[in-house]
Amino acid sequence: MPRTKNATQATIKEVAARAGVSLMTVSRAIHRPEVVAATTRKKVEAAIEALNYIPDAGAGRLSTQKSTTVAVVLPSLHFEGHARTVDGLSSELRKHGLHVLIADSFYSKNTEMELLRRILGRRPAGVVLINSAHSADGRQMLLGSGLPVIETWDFPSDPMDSVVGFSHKAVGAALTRHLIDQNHSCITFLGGPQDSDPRGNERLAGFRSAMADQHLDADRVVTVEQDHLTINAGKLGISQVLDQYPDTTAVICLTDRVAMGAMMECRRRGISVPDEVAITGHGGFDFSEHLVPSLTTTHIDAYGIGVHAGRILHARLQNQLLSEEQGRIDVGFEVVARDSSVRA
Amino acid sequence: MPRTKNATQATIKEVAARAGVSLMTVSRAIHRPEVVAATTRKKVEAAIEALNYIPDAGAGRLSTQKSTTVAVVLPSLHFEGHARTVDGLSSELRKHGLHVLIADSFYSKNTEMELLRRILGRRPAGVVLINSAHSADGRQMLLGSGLPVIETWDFPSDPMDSVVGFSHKAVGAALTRHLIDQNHSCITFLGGPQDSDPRGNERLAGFRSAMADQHLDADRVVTVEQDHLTINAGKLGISQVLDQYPDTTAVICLTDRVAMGAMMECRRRGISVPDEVAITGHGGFDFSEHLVPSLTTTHIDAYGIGVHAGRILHARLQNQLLSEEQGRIDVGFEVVARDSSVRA
DNA sequence: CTGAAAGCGCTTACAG
DNA sequence: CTGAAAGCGCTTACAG
Repeated sequence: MPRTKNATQATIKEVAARAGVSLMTVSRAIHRPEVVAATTRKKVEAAIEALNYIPDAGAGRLSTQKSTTVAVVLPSLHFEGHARTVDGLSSELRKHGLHVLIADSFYSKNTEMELLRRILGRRPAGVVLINSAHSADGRQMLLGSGLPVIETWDFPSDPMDSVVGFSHKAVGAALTRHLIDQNHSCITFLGGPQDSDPRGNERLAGFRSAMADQHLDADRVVTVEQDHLTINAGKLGISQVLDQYPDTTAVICLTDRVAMGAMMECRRRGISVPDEVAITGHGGFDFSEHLVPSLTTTHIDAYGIGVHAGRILHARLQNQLLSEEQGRIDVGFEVVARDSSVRA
Repeated sequence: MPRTKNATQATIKEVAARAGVSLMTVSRAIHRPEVVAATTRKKVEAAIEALNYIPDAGAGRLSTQKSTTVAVVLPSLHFEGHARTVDGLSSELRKHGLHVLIADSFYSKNTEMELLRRILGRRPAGVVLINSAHSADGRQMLLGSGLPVIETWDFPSDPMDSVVGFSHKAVGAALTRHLIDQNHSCITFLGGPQDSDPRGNERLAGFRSAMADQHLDADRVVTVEQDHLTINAGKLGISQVLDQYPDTTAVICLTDRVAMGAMMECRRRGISVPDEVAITGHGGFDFSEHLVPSLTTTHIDAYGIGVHAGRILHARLQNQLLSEEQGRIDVGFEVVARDSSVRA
C-alpha cells in the first residue's frame, strides 16, 4: 500500500525520472561513476543537483547489509580526554568511509541494557566503548551481537574483545612511587565511591600495592560520596583528608578536576602546595599545567587511543586476523611531574 | 537475489518462525502488545528472548517513514556547556521516544556541507544546531530539507527556523556595564580571530556599544590568533593586553577558559586580581567559582536550552503550530559577579 | 485476534 | 553502457 511519501527529501526514483534513466543508473552514477557514460552521468548529476538529492543512508545499509557507522559509548560528554579520543577515532575512520555515531549514553547503570539495545538497533559496524562500565548482561549482549567491540581507556585482564588503553593500576602505583621518591610517606588517596568507578578503584589498588611495597600504610583512603569527580569533590575531600589524616604530606587525587578543587581549597586555607601538602591528579586536563602551582598529572595519548581503535576496527571489518598483540594495545601513560608535587 | 544475511543479528522473520506465527504478529506483539492474544504474545516474547532479537531501527524508519532520531550538530565536544545542553535535550526527547544522534562534526568550515549531507542522509526527524556557524549554502540545504531546525546558544536576528538562546551582544554589554559600575574606564576586550567566531564577535560588539554609551574608548581590543578559546590564549592574550594598553584596569575575556589563562598569568607575574586588573569570563564553566580569586562570569541555563529545544521539536513534529514567541526562546543569562572583578 | 500483500529507498547480480 | 527483477527488515492498511 502506498503511504504518504516524505514531503521534502527527493528519492532516487525522482532523480531517475528527472534524468530520464533507471534507478540503478542513478545508483551507479553515484557509486561507480566511471562505469557510466559521460553524457548520462552529466544528466544524472544535474538531476541530483536540481533536486538536492541526498541518498538515504539507512536504505542503503539495509540493501547492502553493510553498515558504515561505528557506535561510540561514553560515560558522559564532560571529559575532554574522551572528546579527544572521539576526534582521533573519527578522523581515522573517515579515511575508510566510516562514521562515528555517538550514543546519548548519559544513563545510569540500570538502563545500560536499554542503551545497548538502542545502539544495536541501529546496526552499527562496530562498537567502541570509552571508559564504559558494563554489566555481565551488557557484555553478553555485545558479544552476542557478533560485532567487533573495542574497549578503550582501560586495559582489563579479561577483555571482551579488542582493547586500546592503559592500566589504571599502573597509574596509581606510578603516582604513588613518584611521591615516595619525593620522600613522602604519609600519602593519602582521595577517591570516590567504590562501586561506581571501576577505573578509580584500579588506581586505588595501584596506590595500595605501591605503598605496601615500601611497607607504608596503604589504608589512608578518603572517599567523597557526593559530586563524583568534580572540583567540588576535591574541595570537600581535601578537608576530610586533613581531618582524618592530619599528618598527610601528600594527596593522590582521583583526577585533575578533583586535584584542582583540593588545590583551590588549600590556597583558601593558606596551606602551601607542595611544601605542606603535595598534590597529584590524573588525566592530563588542559588546565593542569596552567594552575599555580602547576599540577602533577598523568599524560595519556587520548587522540592516539582513538586512532588505534579506528585502525583495529577497520582491520576487523576487512576480516583481517589480528594477532593478540595487534588487538590489545597498551598505550601507556606518563607521569608529568610538576610544581604541585616537586619542591623547588 | 538472496544475499548473505547478517550473520548474527536475528531478524523478525526468524522470531516469527520460532514462535510459529507470522511476521506482523511479531511486530504487533512488540508495538501493540494489548492487541495480541496473551498466549501468542508469550510465545513471541519467548522467541525474542531466545534469539536476542533487537529490531532493526533503520528498517522500521524506512517502513513507517517516521524518524525517531534528532541530529545534533556541535562545534566540538570540548565545551561543557554544550554537553549539558545535549543532556537536557536528550532527556526531554526521551519522553517522546526520540533519540539524539550526535554527529561527529569536528570539521573545518570547508566540509560543513559534507557534514550536513551525512546528517541529512540519516533522515533525522529534526536538527538541533548548538552554537554552529553555517554558511549560506548550509542554511539553504537545511531549510530545503523541510526538517525542523533549531538554532541554540545564540539569538540571531534572522533565524532559519526556531531558536533557543540568548544574545551574545547583550552578554558583552552587560559585562562591560558591570565593570563600568565598578568604576573602571580603561577596559580592554580580549578576544579571538574575528572571522572564525561569530558569537565572540557579537560579544565584542556589545562591549563596543556599552563603552561608546559612556563615551569611553571602545577600541581597546586585543586579538589572539592562535589557540582559539584555550587557556593558553588567555595567557598569551593578557600579556598583549598589558603591552598594548598598559593603563588597562579591567579585561573582558572571551570565555572562562581564556580568563583562567589570564588570571594564571597575572598571578605568575605578581599582578593582583582584581586590585590591579579586574577580569571577567563568560560561559559559567565549573571551575570559575573555584578559582582564587573566584571568576566573574555569565551563567547560562545550558540544560534548560536543551529542554526547550526538545519541547519545540516535539511540538513541531506533532505539527503543532507555534507562535513566534513559542518558537523563539530567549533564555537570557546572568552576570555572576565574583572576586575577580569586585574589590573586597 | 491473526495473516497475505504491497511498499519504504536503495543495491546486487544477472541479462542484454 | 543500461535496465527489469528480487530482496534487505520492517510496518501499514486491509481481509478474514
